[in-house]
Amino acid sequence: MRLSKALIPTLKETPSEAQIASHRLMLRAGLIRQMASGIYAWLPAGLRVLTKIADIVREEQDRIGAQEVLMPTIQSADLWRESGRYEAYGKEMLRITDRHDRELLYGPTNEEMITAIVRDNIKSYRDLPQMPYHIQWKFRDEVRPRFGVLRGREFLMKDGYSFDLDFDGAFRTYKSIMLAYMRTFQRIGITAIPMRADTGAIGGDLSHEFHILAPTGESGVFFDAAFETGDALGATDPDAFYEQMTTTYAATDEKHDESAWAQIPPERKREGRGIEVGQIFYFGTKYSKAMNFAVTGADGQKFYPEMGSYGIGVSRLVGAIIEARHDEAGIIWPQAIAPWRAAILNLRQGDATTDTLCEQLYQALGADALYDDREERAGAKFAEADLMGLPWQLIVGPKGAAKGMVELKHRATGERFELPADEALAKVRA
RNA sequence: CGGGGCGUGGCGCAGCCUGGUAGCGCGCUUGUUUUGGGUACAAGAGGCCCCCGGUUCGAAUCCGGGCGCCCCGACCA
Repeated sequence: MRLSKALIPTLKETPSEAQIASHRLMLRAGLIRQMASGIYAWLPAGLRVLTKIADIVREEQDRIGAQEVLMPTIQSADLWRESGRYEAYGKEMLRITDRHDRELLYGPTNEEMITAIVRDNIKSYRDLPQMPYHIQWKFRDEVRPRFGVLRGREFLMKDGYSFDLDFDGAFRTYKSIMLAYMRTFQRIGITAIPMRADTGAIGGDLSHEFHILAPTGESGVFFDAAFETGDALGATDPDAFYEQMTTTYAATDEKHDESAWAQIPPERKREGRGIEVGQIFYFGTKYSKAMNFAVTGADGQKFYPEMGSYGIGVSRLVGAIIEARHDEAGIIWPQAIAPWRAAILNLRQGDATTDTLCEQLYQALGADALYDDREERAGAKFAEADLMGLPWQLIVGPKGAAKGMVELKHRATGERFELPADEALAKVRA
């Protein structure tokens, strides 16, 4: 992308509505614009991040055999009357009426809908288990939206649902989801910790929240240092992984157990703050019973499938990652989800030597590069590159360019290398 | 939902108390300058002062109502 042509409206000053770092930086770096309280438009750079996160989420869901579907944002109130939640959900549910006065709602979640779909189409135990998921916009009419995308009303969420024959199957599914989630967060490039959680409004017996560590997180977290070095990508057995995750100490402040904490060797104790970016639930037959979803078993008897649901806040993750990874100058994107891998800074736009070298670099990197080809001062380009936080900056000035040299800056560490152009390219691509 | 605050050019703000027809910084346009960390100078463009109503000779300013947005708390993926 050529910055001179891109819709990436960066801001030198912080709009007054933004208080916390991620919100400020998302606005300043031109990722989003607010359209109404808690409702945001995603601009090209922001959308690229959102898409990259969704892609990783999708790959890890597919890996464990989940199947992607896409359910609508608008749902019928009747569906929710079946489970009894239409009345129970309260004002957070945005209720709307169509021209025929039919009651509709903008879905805050999809348990009812997916249960109806599976119920209407799955009749035999032979067709279980099923694990559909989708990545779709949701709406919860929060009393008080805040923190930008971290607590918006409209948000992008991956929500998955599982239907198993029995508890053992459901528990196995639950464990494989936990592993998939930890793999997902690790691939994104952040440290996430699963914590035992309350089941809240959704109801059920077994639930974990996933918190990523960020100094500005809304809840205090206590955990064993083992989580800092855990390797979900290397784990192969969901049972063993689950065992390890749930026996290593981790708790949010409201669940913190001082006596258990006292057992942890001091050098392994870690305290910090966390932002919840996902939650998983096992809730048994709550919805299958309420919505009369029964299938015929091998013995010819009807039974209710065992269910669970599993969410990842995709749009919230964007904000959460920035909370975890930024400095005074701007965002520091993890490589896997950075909108572009590298920025090319042409320090003297219009100079034949720098123009030529920059064009070569841009051609070589293609879609992975954001080329700052604007007529701007070097200082402005540096400042904006740091703000936007791409992992690498290829800095091309007239002196270096004459010798085929560029300066490669690593955003996360601030390291700079004077390198021949092809070596710099190799490093960026590595 | 309780409490507080704000709404003036694209962004950040002053002006409002003590009514007299709108200003500053940044950004934008043009030119010169500068050329490796948001350069300097000059000349420009750009405003239904959130909306509606009232008071007044006159309202950004005072009064009433409405809308929007933010912050703290309770609540939440």
